[in-house]
Amino acid sequence: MIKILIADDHLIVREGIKRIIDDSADMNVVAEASSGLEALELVWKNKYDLILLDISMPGQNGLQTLKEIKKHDKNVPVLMLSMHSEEQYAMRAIKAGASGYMTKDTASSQLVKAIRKINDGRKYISPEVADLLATDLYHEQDKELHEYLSDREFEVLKMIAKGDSIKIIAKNLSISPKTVSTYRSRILDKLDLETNSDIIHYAIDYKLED
Amino acid sequence: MIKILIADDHLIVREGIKRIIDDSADMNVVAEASSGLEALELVWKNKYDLILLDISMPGQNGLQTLKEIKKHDKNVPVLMLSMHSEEQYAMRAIKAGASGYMTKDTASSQLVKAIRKINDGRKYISPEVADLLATDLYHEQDKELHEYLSDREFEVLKMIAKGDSIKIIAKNLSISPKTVSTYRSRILDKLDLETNSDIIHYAIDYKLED
DNA sequence: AAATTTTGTAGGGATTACCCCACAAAAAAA
DNA sequence: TTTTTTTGTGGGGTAATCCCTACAAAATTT
Repeated sequence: MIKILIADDHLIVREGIKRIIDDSADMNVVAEASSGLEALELVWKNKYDLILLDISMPGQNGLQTLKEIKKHDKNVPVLMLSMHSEEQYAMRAIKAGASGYMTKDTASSQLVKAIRKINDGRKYISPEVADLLATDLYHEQDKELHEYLSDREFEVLKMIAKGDSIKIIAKNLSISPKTVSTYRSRILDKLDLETNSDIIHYAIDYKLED
Repeated sequence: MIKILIADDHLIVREGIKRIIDDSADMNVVAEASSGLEALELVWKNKYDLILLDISMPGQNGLQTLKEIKKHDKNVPVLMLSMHSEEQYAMRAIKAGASGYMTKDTASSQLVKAIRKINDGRKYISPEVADLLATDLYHEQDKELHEYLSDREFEVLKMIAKGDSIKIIAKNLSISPKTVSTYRSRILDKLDLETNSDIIHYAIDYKLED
């Protein structure tokens, strides 16, 4: 019996996934978390065979949570879930040690298959993500500038592009506005830009918005 | 003999147009101005049969200059010239009393024809501009939000969209940053937006950039 | 012609954002 | 495994921006 922890901020999503999983005789959702922190606490206290982690959660986001989890136990398999096929995030998740990455519009049969595969110690890489990985490795030379951004910087980039103020971003990430400013500076630096307007145009050009 | 004043900040452009005009026996360039203010001063002192006015000049822009000229003498015919066929400006120029509007890539024969026609007290409206006028009148009801912006506001909108800071804009328009801020507020208000990012996206969506 | 709204302009004061600097933990390179 | 670079974090001080208010001139409406 594969014991699974689901972490997703939307109750309905959790419910849905739980049903899909519990319908399979060989697996069970034994715990749920509605935030990254909650998930972390659970992982600290208990042991799970597999963790289903939503990549976009408010506050402590999925990627960060993934890293924390891996820091605590680098062997738990983690399957990342996301709303859309955000290529950027898929790559980052895999690099941070996720065992798989799938979008929420995948068929439920795929989900259970992925879980079994991952539970066997293997990775579940969808054709699309496989493609990304291959392309990434092959093109390790000519990367786009924004691929050199750190996860945090990338996050801030998207928020600035969305029009969020430094203050708002700080609040959403629960860090100081000063820190956000620093990230902004680094983004400007790495992307060779000068103004927020440039950032917005960059994001539009490279389709970096959600 | 039609006595013409040319106002354009680019010497070469002035030279070129001057030649085209002077090649026609019935017209002559009798004065040149390299800025809006200079043009104004000339108009105050002397009398011309027709004024060729470039719409985009630094500082005192063409539209503003046009208005000033019309304030001094509402009968001088003014033919506006522009680099691109900026629909927005064409409309505004005509409404401000210009006798015609043409882009700089029009054939020289068209230019002299336009001048003759305008000198006869008529208007020179190219098919494209005619189209704009008609459409504008017909759709007087469902105007786009940005068409309610004042000229100044529209100018500031474009500069913000371009990424210019309040300070830079103020310097370019030779007004106080406070004033620019006011315009910005009014733009936000009229377009029902909230951030500069929104403005940029709006400008992109409605192709308001140069 | 009188009343009202829009436009161009800016000051005051509070709030934000920006830039330079710092520093420890983590990651990468040597 | 040292050494170096990157990353996540934020303080201090200054400069820029924002919001509210104001006001005369111009344009519009009544």
